[in-house]
This record gives sequence, C-alpha cells and structure tokens, in this order.
Amino acid sequence: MADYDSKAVETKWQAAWPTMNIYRYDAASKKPPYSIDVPPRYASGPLHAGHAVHYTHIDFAARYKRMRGYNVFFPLCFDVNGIPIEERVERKLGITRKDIDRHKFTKLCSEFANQNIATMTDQFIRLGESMDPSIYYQTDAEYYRRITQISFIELYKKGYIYKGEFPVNWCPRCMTAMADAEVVYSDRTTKLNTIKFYFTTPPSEELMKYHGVGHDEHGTYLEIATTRPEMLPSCQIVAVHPTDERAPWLANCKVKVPVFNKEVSVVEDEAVDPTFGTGIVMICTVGDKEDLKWVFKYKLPLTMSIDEEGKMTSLCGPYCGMKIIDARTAIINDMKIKGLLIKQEPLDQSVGVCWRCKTTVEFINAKQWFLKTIPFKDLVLKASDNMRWHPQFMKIRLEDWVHSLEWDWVISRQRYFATPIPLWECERCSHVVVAREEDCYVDPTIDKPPVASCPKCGGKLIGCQDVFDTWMDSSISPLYNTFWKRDEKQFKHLYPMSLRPQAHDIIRTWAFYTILRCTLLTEKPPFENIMMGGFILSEDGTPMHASLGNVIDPLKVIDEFGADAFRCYAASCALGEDNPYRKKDVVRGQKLLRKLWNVQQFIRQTVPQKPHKPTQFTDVDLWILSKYSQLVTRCTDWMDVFEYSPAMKEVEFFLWHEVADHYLEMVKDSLYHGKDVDSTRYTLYTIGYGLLRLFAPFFPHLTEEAYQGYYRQFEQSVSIHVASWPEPILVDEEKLAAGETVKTYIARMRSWKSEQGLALNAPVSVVTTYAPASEAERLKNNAAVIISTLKYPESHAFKEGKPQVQEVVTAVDPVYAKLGPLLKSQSKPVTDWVKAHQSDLIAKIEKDGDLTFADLPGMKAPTPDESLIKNGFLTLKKEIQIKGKKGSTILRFDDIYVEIKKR
RNA sequence: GGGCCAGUGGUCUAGUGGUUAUGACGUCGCGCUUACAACGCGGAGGCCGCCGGUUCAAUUCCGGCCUGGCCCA
Repeated sequence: MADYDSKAVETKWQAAWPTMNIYRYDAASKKPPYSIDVPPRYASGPLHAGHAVHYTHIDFAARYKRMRGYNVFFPLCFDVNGIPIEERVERKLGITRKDIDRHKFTKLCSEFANQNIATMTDQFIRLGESMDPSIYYQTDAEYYRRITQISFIELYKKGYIYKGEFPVNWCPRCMTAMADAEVVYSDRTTKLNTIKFYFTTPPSEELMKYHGVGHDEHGTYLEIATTRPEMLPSCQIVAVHPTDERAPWLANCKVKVPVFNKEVSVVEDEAVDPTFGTGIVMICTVGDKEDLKWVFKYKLPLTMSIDEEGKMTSLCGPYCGMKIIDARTAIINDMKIKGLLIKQEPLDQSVGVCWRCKTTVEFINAKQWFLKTIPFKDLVLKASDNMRWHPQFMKIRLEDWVHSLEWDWVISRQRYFATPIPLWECERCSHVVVAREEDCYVDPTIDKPPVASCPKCGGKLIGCQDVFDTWMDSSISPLYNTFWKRDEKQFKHLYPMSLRPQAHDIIRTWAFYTILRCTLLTEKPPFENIMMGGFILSEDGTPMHASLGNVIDPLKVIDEFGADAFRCYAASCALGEDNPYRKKDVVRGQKLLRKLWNVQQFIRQTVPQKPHKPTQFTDVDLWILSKYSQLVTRCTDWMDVFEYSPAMKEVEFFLWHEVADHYLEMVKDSLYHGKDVDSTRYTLYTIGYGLLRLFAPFFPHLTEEAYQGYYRQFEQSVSIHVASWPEPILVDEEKLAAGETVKTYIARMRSWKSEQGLALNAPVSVVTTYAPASEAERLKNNAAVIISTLKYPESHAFKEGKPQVQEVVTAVDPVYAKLGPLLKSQSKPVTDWVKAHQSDLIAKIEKDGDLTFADLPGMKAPTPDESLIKNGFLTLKKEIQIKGKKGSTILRFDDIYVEIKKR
C-alpha cells in the first residue's frame, strides 16, 4: 500500500472543499448557531507563523463545533484601515500622503491592501482553514464602514461623543500626528541642566538648611533640573514629592520661571521621583507623557511652546520662530550669562522618536473627537464577568487595564485611509450636523451634508476632514457579523457571538473597545467565550522580527512537511502561553500522520465491509472499546475548553500505543486465521472511524482522504468534517482491568523477546505462567490471544500461585505517604533508622513474616502491634535467587512468574 | 518602575504537597516481524532557575531575587 503523500492529498481536498459547501453558514438552518468573531486579519502583509497558529486554533474550534452539530459562523475577513497600510504605501512609492490627492492616495492604499488580501486568502486555504467566504467582509468596504458610521451616530445620539482638545504625538519633520504605536524609543545622551527658580516671596528660614535651595544676591531660589529648558515658557507648575522633607515648607510657595519671569506655584505630587535631579520637577505643557498626566490632573491650560513645524511659538518671546534645538542652546546661553544656570551634567535617557525619521516626537494640541470611556468602567468589567475567559487569568489583564484608564478614548485621526467621521461643522458657529443613518456610507470630504446650511446660524457647513481610529472599525466586528441594523431576526439569533478568539497583546485595545462599544450599543456583552492565544516566538525563544531575519514563513513549513503537520505544531501550543516555534513538533506531526494513515490502511485491509454489531465480544475488544470510550469523553472535555494540546496528545497516545502497539498485535493472528472476526472487525471499524473523527479538526486533509477512500461508502456524511463527533460506547470496568493485565503481560514478554533478539512472532517454548488468583483468571480467559500473539506452544498453561522458587527480601523501604501523616515529626528519624538497619530488619522479617512499630526502637508508637508490611507502612523488595526445575528459566514481573524451557 | 505569564534531561514540553518526574525531538545499542525500518524493543541523559519560609515531607504552596515574553508606565 502506498505511503501517505501529504502534498497531493492536501492540494486535492483544498481544491474540492469549496465545491462541497460543507463550511457554509446556513442562515435558514434549524441547528443552533456557533458564531466565531474571527479577528479580521490586518492587510499590511502576509501571515507569519504566529498568525498561522492563531487562525489554526480558531479552525480547530470551528471544525469541532461543526461536528458537534452546530451551524458554524466562521467568516473570512480582513482589517484594511489605518496608518500602517498608509505608511507601507508611502515607503513603497517613496512619497508622503500629502504629495498627492487625498482620494488618489486612499485608492493606492486600497490596491496595496487588496494584493495582501489575495495572498493571505491563499495562505488560509493552504493552512486548511475552514473559513466561509460567503460571509466575507473587509473593514474598508462601504458596507462595513457604513456600520462603523451608524454605530458612531448612535453613540453620538446617546450623548457619549464629544469634541475636546487633546495633545497628540506629533513628528515635526513629517508634520503629522501619529498613534502611540508609531512612536519608538531611542536611547540617547542629553544634558541635565540645573537652573534657578527664585521665590517671589522669601520662604521660611528653616528651608535654607535643605538641599536644592540656594541664596544669592538676587534672593532665595529653588534648584530644578531639566533636560528641556526650551519648554520653560509653558511651565505651569512645580512639584515635589509629599514625603520629601522640604515639602511642608515648599507647598503652595510661588516661584518665578527663569528668563520668562512667569509666577508658578509649588504642589505636592506622588508621581515626582525624589531621587531624580534635585527632587523637584517643573511641569510644562507638554514635554512628555508624564507631563500630560499632570496636565489632566491639575487641569492646566494647554499652552504650547512648540508649533507644528517644530518651531518656538509667540509664547517664547525673543526665541519665537527658532527651531527647538537652537532655542535650547540660546536659552542655556542666556541663563549662563544671567547666572541662572547652576550646572550641566550628561544624562542617558530614552526618548520617543518617529519610527520613520527618528525625529524626537513632540506633543501638539489639537481638537479631537472622544468617546466617553471613564464613566463606563463598571459596565465593561461587568460584561467581562459575564464571559468565560480561556485561560481565566487573562481576564486580570483587562481588569488592570480598565482600572488604570485615566481619560476617554480619542477616536479621531488626522489621516486619510480610514472610515470618515460622518459629520459636518458650521464654519461660523461650530454647530455639528451628523449624517443621517440612512445616508451612510458618507464621505463628508466629498458628500453634501443632509441640510444645506447650518440650522442654527445659516452658516456654511464644512465636511469633517478627520477619520476614525482603526479600532473604531474593528471593535464592532460582533455587530457587523450578526447583521446589526440590517436583519433584526439574524441579529437576535446570532448576538451575542459564541466565541471571540484573539491574542493577548490586544486585550487593552480590541477586546476592551469591543466590549465597551457593543455593550453600550446593545446592552449585552458581545460574546460568551473569549479565547486568548499566546505569542509565537522564533525557534530560539526571541520574538520574530523582520529586522532580525528570524521570521518563520508558514508556507515554507507547509511545503516541506505539509499543512496537517504544521497544524500538529499549532495544536501543541498551550493556550495563552508564549510558544517558540518547534520544528520537532512539525516532525512529530509528520510521523503521527504516517502512523494514523498506516493504521487506517490496516483496518481497510482487514475489514472489507462495515461490520454488524456482534452478539458476543472478546475481552480485548471490550477492553479497547472501553479505553476508546474513556478517550472520547476526555478528549471532548478538552475540546470544550479550547485545550487542544492535551486533547491531541490523548488521542495520539491512544492511537500509537494502545491501538497500534498493543491492540493490533493482539488481534492480528485471529484476523489472519478467521477467529472471533465479528467482534474484532466491528471493534476495529468503530475505533478506526472514531479516531479519524477525533483527529479531523487537527488533520483535516488526511482524515478526509481516509474517510473518502473507505468509510464514505458505508456512512452518510459527504465529508468527515460534517460527520458527527464520536460518542462514548461502553465502559466495562472488569474487562478494562482484564485487558490491562493481558496488555502488560504481553508487553513484558515482548520486551523480553526483543532483548533476547527474538522477533515478537518468533516461537518461544514457554511452559507455564504462574500468577495470583485474579490475574491468573484474566490471563487464562485470554489464553488464545496471548498464545497466538507471543507464539507460545499450545501446551502452555496458566496456573494460580507461585512456582517453586526461592525468594529473598533484598530491601525494606518506608512508605512516606503512609508513615508521614501518622508519625509527623517522628517520621524522619524512623525512616532514617529503617534505612540504616536493613539487614536486621530483613532477618526479622524472614523469621516472623512481618514487623510492628514495636520493632522500631526509640519512638512512641501510636499503635505498637500494627503489622507494618501487611498494612502498607513498609514495602519489600524481593528477588528470585534460584531457578525452578532443571532446564528451565524463570522470569518474574511483579507477582507473575513465567517458566521457559531452556534452549 | 508596575501588572500578567513562563523558567523541568542536549532541545522543547506535561504534571504533581509523599522522597524512583511525563512525553516528544535528538542521541546510542539491538532487531525487517504479511499496516508502518519514516517501524519495533531497550539504554544513556535531570540538584524541576536561585535564595529563604511554611510542612513530618516542597519541583509543587508562600515571599524575595534572577532570566525571558506580552502589556503598561
């Protein structure tokens, strides 16, 4: 029979499945829905191994639920808005978005994304994903953006949207706002300048004894260290830590900003680092993110000393119009001349820079649109409590994030390639006119407002130039998927969705925003289960980065080993944990596939027709059917909680060891000689078909090939992927025990034969097997199987008891688990004494047969007469020292003795 | 600096309050046996990250530290 050819088989079924309609969500179906809120893949480039693993995990869930009888909703989808795509396009064409027409630029972005979508769609197919293209969406399409806009309008009507001023990250060279994600950090050395802030009224004399306070001919001053002296014009406040020894004297004092002579107060604040500089900090609008927090906390005016071009503003008096770095030099020089500079020292710091041009990022104040978030913390937390998190601990991350939120969500971006904000503003009075829901999708940079002029003052309405943050699109995926605002019946049927799968790095974004927005709009949490994938690292345990050249291309792996083998690696990744790429698990997959294929070949060859249920079963058949039933139960439990690694491991172990190594060897001879074939063929068919279905979510290609090539002719389902998930059949405890005894007996004899250089089926002249009563009974009942498997002579006999051998006790071992709880602190001296007096104890046992606590000196025995060996406080190690009859060899394992005629 | 997760034979990994720790890949030895030599049988290989604490008993529970990952400052 031919070897398994993964490449040919995978290609074949990947081509056939789309025509078979087996992965379709059927809106008319009576089956319960199982809806998956698939992460719309971001269209900036092809998938890497990490994405491939995540989507494969989702596919496991989809395939499993399909087999469990659900009408599975598993859309193919892509996320196509936003800055990273804009930037890829700019880089590719060597332009900035401002160089060409706005709408031409977005068209280029669209084309770029669509190419990536085509590539990724092909990748999904080659991975064996069962996504449904009939419910396809991409977030930049008008049908999707329409829903984004409607969801915004609904929230606007509820009063949750407002316009406010907010500083944004700004690159003065590229002249653009940017998301935090675009800011990278760079280490550089700068100068820390300690400068004088004079008190406007003389402070308490007692303050003079502390550090950081000085006096000269101009008065008393505070020493403040700063790396940004050019920010002095926007200095609003000075802060000291509340536990600082100077704080009681300093709080509420007034000091004068050097050079600019502006009066500011001193406040106490926990966030001040008392060990940095002089322990006193000046707070400006806005130097860095820490300043921003203070700005909000103290409600400081958002005056800006730097403009959009990175030049000093009119606030800066004589320095107005200078570049930042020139202004810094000039101010330092002026302070030196006026004696305001105490010292300059070098300082290593990490600054935010533009990822593209490495210019230091500044904060620029701009009018922005916000969605209220702070008032809804409890709403989000409650919604998350009503979802099942897998793994559970990931919920903590969401909770930490929600608790740490300090301001509302800025949803506007000064960008092009995203969903337009559907509103117009009056040129004259700033009155806002929002689009009508029925008009969406609208683009206010092109489309006319719903009213000709401002309803308030009659002024001209200007279309909003801003666009939405991309998370505004992706965080309504559950609403888009469930036909919200389009088909009320489907929406009621599908919402909340059954499962949100995602990675843990976007809990604070995708998970948080989705829960927030969907709950605000529907008053119900958006999903019932949330499954968190971990991070896939490179083979050496470091993160994959294009720049490090350690990115794993899943297609290369598939070319070499096949998609099913790659999926084996994916299944071996524990949920929620970071996993390095493990080639060995792909190799393991390849081996496992081959084994599964070969076992299926064996069944196919020995079971020509679907067998009827026999009236009588052999013991080993009942044994393997019981094991199989237990396996089905355990595996189902794992699948239900998205734990694919142990699920597959259990099935793998059963296939390879219980079935292939033991069961098949036991039944081969009977099959070849036509004994008990009804029982065995039925059993083989049952576990063969069952195993194939248990493996189907993991290895969709091989299982389909094996199904179509054999089981299909006897079964109803057009594909194994719509066959029903196996059910347990029977668990017979007595046969389970009997089967284990037989299996172990055969395995031991088999290893012995192998050690002797004998093949498993080489004849061996075993005369008698002795075993304790219960085991002898079980072995005797299965004598035929044992004799035929191990090739014993027909004359071999199973006997109860022991042969005539001499047994010697070689060691007495304490049983810690029994002795410890009884003796507590006495257990160590006792066990040590036992170990030290082996020969005495052995002699006593040989004389009396057992020991009691009274035999162990130096201890207070709670029950002095208790038999220690009989009651399991001590165990004995024994050895056979003399053979039995002449010309025989005795083998022993546990209490079983096997007498073999010497050759 | 903070939150969460992980640290177990060469590599990767499972798991447990009971002293003899699971499996895979690799490696070594032996063996072609009518599904499978890409297979079978066997072997070697571990102070379960480090330091303390709780306990009769800790790889497991607690605290601290170190290293790596994700997120946030």
